[in-house]
This record gives sequence, C-alpha cells and structure tokens, in this order.
Amino acid sequence: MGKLETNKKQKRDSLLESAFSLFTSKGINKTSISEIVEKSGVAKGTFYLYFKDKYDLRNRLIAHKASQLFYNADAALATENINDIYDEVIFLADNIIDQFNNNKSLLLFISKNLSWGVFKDSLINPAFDEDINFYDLYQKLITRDDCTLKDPEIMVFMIIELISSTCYSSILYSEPVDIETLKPYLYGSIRNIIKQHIV
Amino acid sequence: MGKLETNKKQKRDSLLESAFSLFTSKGINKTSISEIVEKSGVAKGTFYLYFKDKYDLRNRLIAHKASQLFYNADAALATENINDIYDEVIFLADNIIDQFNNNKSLLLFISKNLSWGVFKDSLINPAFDEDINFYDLYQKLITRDDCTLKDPEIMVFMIIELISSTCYSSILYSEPVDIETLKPYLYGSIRNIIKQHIV
Amino acid sequence: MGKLETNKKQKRDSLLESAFSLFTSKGINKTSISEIVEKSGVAKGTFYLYFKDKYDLRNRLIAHKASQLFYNADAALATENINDIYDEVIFLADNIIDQFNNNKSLLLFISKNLSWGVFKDSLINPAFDEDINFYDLYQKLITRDDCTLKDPEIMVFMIIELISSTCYSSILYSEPVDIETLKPYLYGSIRNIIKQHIV
Amino acid sequence: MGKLETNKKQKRDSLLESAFSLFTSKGINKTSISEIVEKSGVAKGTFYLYFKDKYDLRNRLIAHKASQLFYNADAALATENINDIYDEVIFLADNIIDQFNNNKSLLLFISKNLSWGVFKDSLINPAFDEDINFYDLYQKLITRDDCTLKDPEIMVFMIIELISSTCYSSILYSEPVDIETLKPYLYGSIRNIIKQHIV
DNA sequence: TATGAATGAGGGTTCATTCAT
DNA sequence: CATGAATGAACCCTCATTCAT
Repeated sequence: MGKLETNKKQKRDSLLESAFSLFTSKGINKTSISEIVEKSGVAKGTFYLYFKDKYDLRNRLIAHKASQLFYNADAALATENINDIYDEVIFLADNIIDQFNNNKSLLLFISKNLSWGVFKDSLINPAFDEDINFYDLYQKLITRDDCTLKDPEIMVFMIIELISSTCYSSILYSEPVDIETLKPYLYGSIRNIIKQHIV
Repeated sequence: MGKLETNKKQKRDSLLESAFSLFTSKGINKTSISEIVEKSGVAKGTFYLYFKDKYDLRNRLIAHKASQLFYNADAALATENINDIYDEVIFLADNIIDQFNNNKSLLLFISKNLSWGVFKDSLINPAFDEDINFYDLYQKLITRDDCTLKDPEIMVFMIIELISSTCYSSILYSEPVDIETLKPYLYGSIRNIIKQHIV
Repeated sequence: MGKLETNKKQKRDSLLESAFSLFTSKGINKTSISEIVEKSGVAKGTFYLYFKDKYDLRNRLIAHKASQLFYNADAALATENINDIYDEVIFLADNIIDQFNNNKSLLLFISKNLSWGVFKDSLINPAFDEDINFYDLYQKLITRDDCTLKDPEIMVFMIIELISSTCYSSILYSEPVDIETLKPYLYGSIRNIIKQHIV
Repeated sequence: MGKLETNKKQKRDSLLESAFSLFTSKGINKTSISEIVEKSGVAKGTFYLYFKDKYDLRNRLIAHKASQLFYNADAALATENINDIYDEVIFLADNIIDQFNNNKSLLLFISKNLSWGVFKDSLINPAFDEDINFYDLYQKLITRDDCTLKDPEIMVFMIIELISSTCYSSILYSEPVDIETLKPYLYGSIRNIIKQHIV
C-alpha cells in the first residue's frame, strides 16, 4: 500500500473513530460534522471526500462495528471444541454479551441503530474492504450435520432481536435486573427458541 | 370542564396529534416546531405554553400512546372469559400486535422510542390527567390465584422486548418473514418464557 | 396602516434598497445575503421572512424598478399636450433614457436583467401592493384614435429592446459613441419602426 | 505541430467545450470548475494550467464563439454574388440568425454575454491563435465603392444590438412572436437603419 | 392566554485554489 | 506537464426561542 493510500485510510479511520466516540457520548443528532472533523484534526471539506453525509458515515459505522462484533465471537468459537448447536449459539451469545458488557458505548450504538435489515446487509456486504463477508459463518451455523433446522432465519432473527433489546436495558440501566441475573432466563429462552426449530 | 379549559385541551391535543403525524412520517429530528404549530393552526409562541420543547412533547406522546395501547388490550381482555395465564398473555400480545398491524405509524413510533424504563414510567405515571394508571393491571396480571410466578418482572420484560423488536421488522418490512408467518414461533417462544417463570 | 405593518414595510424596503445598492455595485452573484442584511441592519433570518432567496428578491426588484421607471415616464407625458404617436413614443423614450442617464446603476441593473417576458409580467403583475398595473398604460398607447397599428406588440418589443441594449453600451461606456451623439440615430430608427406598423 | 502541442490543444479544447456545454445548460454561476474538469476528464489542477479562472475561460469562449459565428457568415457571403450594402447586411443578419436558430445554446450564451465592448475586442484581438482577425471583414463592409456611409460604426452597433436582443426573446421563447414572424419587421428596421447612414 | 415578527447562532455543504507527488 | 487529496473560508438556510403587542 502506497504512502498516499495509507494516509487516506488513516484519515477515514480517524473520522470513523471520532464520529463513533461522539455518536455514543452525545447522540447522532446532537453531533455536528464540525465536531467530528475537529476531533479528527482534519478540515471540514475533507469529511465530504470520504462520506456523503453524517448518515452515510453512521451506516458504514454500524456495519463496520457489527462486523467486528461477529468476527470476534466467531474467532473465539473457533478456539473451542463445541459442536452442539445449543452450546454453539449460547457460546456466541455469551461472547457477544460480554463484548457489549465491556464496551457499553458499542452496545448503545448497535442497539439503537441495528435493525434486521441493516444486519443482513452489513454481514453480507462489507462496509470496507477490510471487513469480512459473514455469509459463510451464517451458512455454517445453520447448515448442520447433527440436526435439521426448520426456518433457520426466523430462529436467528428472534435470538438476535431478543439479545439486543434485552441487553440494552439490562446492561446499560440494570433494568429490570442486571445482566448476570438476566442471563439464566435469557439463555433458557434462547434454548427454547432453538428447540422450536429443530425438526 | 369550563369552555376555556376545553379550548386549552383542544389546543394541546391538536399539537399532540400534529406532532405524532409529523414524527411518524418524517422523524422527530426532521420535524420542526414550526411545522407542528402550522399543522395545528396555532401560533409559534403557543407551543411553549404547553410543552417545554420538542422532546418534552415526544416523551408525553410516547407515554400517552403506550397508555392507549394497553388500555385497549386490557379492555378487550375484559370481554373474554380467560383465566389461564398463558392464554391471557397471548391474548394481550395478539391484541397489541393487531393494533400495531392496523396502525403502522404507531408501531414505528413506539418501537423506536419505547425502552423498558420509559415503559414502566409511562404506565405508572400518566402523561395526562385522562390517562389511566396501569399499575393495577400489571399487578393483576402477575399476582395470580392459579399459579406462582418467579421473577415476574423479568418475564414481562422479556416478553415485551421480544414482541416490540420482532414486530418492528416483521410488520413494517416483512423481514425476515411477515407477521402471520412469525406468529406461531413468536407465541411459542412467549409460552416458553412464561413456563420458565412458573414455579 | 398599523405600527407593526409600517415596521414590516420599512424592513422590506430596507432590504430592497440595500440589495439594489449591492447588486449594482458588485453584481448579484458576488453579493451575499450576509452583506444585504448587514447593510440593512436586520438579522439574517429576517431576510427569509420577506424573500425566498436572493433571486426572488432580484425578480421583485426588477419588476419594482421597471414599474417606477414607466410610472415616471407616463406621469411626465401626462403633463404635456402630445397626441401624435411618434411624438408620444419619442417623449417616453427620451424620458426613460434621461432617467437611465441620471441613474446609471438603475440602467446597469435593468439592462442586464430585463427580458421581454419579465417586462410583460412585471407590468401586468405588480411585485408589491403599491406598484401600479401598467396594462392600462400599454393599452392606451397602442389603441389609438388617430391611427391603426398593425402588430403593435412587435413594435413595442422592438423599440424597448433597441433602447435598452443600445443605452447600456452608450450611456455606461460611451461605446461606440455617447448617448447625445446616438440619440438622433436612435430616435430616427424608432420613428422608422413606428412607421412600419402604421397601416 | 508536435505531438505534445497537439495534446495540449486537445486538453484546452476539451475544457472549452465542456465549459460551454455546462455554461449554456446550467449557467456560469452554477457551474463549478469541478464539473468542468470532470466532464473534460482531466484533473482539477490541470484547469489552472490553461485558464486563470472560470471567468477567464468564459471571456475566451465568448470571443471564440463570436469569431466562429462571423467567420461562418462571411464565408457564406463569399459564395454569393451580392454587392448591394442592403443585401449584404441582410444576408449576414439572416445567416447569423439561422445559426442562432440552429444552435440555441449558442444564442443563449452569446446574448447574455456579448456587449459591444467585448464584441469589438473579440473581433480584433483573437482569443486563440487559430481565430481570425475580423478587422478586415469589418473594414470591407463599411468601406464601400457604391456608397458613402456616415458614422458606420453607429450603424453596425445598432444593427447588432437590435438583432441580438430581439433574437434572444423571439428564438428562445417565441415572445412576443416567433422568429419567422419577426423577420420581416426586423429586416425592415435594419434597412431603415442603413438608409439613415447613407449620405 | 395568544400571537407571530424578529433574532442570530450554528447547521450542512460547496468550491476555488494549492501543492506534494 | 499532470495529478487529485486536502484545505478552510464562505456560502445559504433553518430553527428554537423570545417578547412586544
């Protein structure tokens, strides 16, 4: 990679990180482009060389962060020797919940912005070259030797929505209970959801 | 109620309905107070006689609309002769989903804004005098003769989050499937969640 | 007229005059709204209470200034005892040329912006309440007792275009000759144009 | 001409043609240098190797296009056997009007920008090496064997201003009438203008 | 109470110009 | 000669809020 291209990537990443920091601390709508570029140390016009507007940046950021989230969970799963679908899903869920717990601004950002449509898009169409195509991971999870899944997409959909919506309240505000208290019930529900889809 | 007070209530309600219409059609952030007052046919200064700012109006609106939602569901339940907790919850869920299905802008508005914290607040502290205190309904639901519930608040929490997050995608975008296809799985999951909490 | 309305008219007129001054001294495109409001001593937002944008202001200004121009010429004609069409038209032309000669920024502004379409519009649809509808003047000029005119609109069109385009160069830059030198030829041409249209 | 110089000329001509196309379709002020270079397929910095700024380009373009206009008309006249000054001028006028009629963006561009001062400059000082010095054509036209002209420059001035201002409205907007309807009157007026200058 | 003209800070965006490559 | 990423001043316009009526 040439010097110029490295420089460009640095600028873009700097804008992304500055924006993420501001979006999570004061919200997207209250964050101005002036603030983003100031925090990044680039000129205002430079912003428009990399992003169409604030919402373009946000969409790319969601996809980017969601991509990282699943990449980390999948990488951790690969180091374990788990083959049972229940244990696999719970492992991934637990890993992702831990990531959220350790990075509350990430949770704040993802929960408020990630819809199922955006999720599918971001996993299949990487936001940046360095992001990974997650279609394979998804296929591997639902195409199984040990059992046959009925409507696997509905299953994944329900699990993801349940996790992201309950974690938001539980991790960020301990409402109605903190995440450790919630986990047994949450994982119980997840196991029940999976059970519904095994033929 | 005197003529003057009726007039005041009309103005306030007009502002609420205009705002709801604009919020759901173009989003809160893109809706200006100018537009709200213009649609309401009142002067700009009048807005500030009733609400502190746009977000004050929004919060009252969420509580108001959520209150109506549960009021309708509870009223419908009262006409039925159901005593089993599973059937009661499913009946309420189904009624609320139908209300969402018939009023997509309500769904759009509630889902994007209703968190567990706001939910509890809005049911217990009515936004307006005419709204009903739902604490009693809630107590009636979880304090039962026929069974004992363990951690009932967690149960209600999980059910509400699961419904509101899955309905958003399914009803508004038919993603990953339309609501009728989703219902059997959703209601199955709700029954399993309840089962976890019955001692 | 109430105090408030007087105040509003003052603000609008102030903006018009400030804009006219700036438009004629440095051109419309190089004049910013910031400059106009600064010169007027009103706030930036106030501009948008009276005009849609800079070009809306310009169009109203053209119509307004053209209206004044013809109003003056017609008023002067009324004090004379002229009935011959040749003498009438030459009198009006001469009066208008004198106005241009005494107010070069008016000439600069009108010539660069007044097309036949705008002319007709501005005379028939006044820009402001106080402007006069000139349709009657126009009718009076072309509907005559003493002669019948063939295609009178073409005649007026050619005379106006000839005057406005030649005056621009002659009065402002004395190119190819100054206006006094040009006048005999110009009026000769105007008389010839009229002659063509008399049946 | 070396290969390098040919390449340079191609770049410059490409910029000129792109600019002309953009100027006539969306106006000079709304056309940015970015758009010109993008349409030309050259880099932004390259623009400044050929022109000082947008207005430098425009001025050269006016002179260039006006030069072509008169060159074409004169070339056509040379193929005819006309010696009478009336017929010569009308022939040139008619040819130029036809060029305008067939190339409305040319008319739009020339009319809005061509003043008598620019006209004289552009005919006498060619914008580009390949443009022709029209001083000779002008001299040939006004220095005649068959008659003596009084103030020939005023004559040419009035004719050119009359044609360019009336054609603008008539050809582009058919206001007040289309060009074919206007022609008899226009040519009649031109003949009368000439007649005034013949001693 | 109710009005709506006025405010002016601050938003997003554009763009001519530069200069290291 | 040619490039195009970077700049940052300056643009237009919006809008929540105030206050004299």
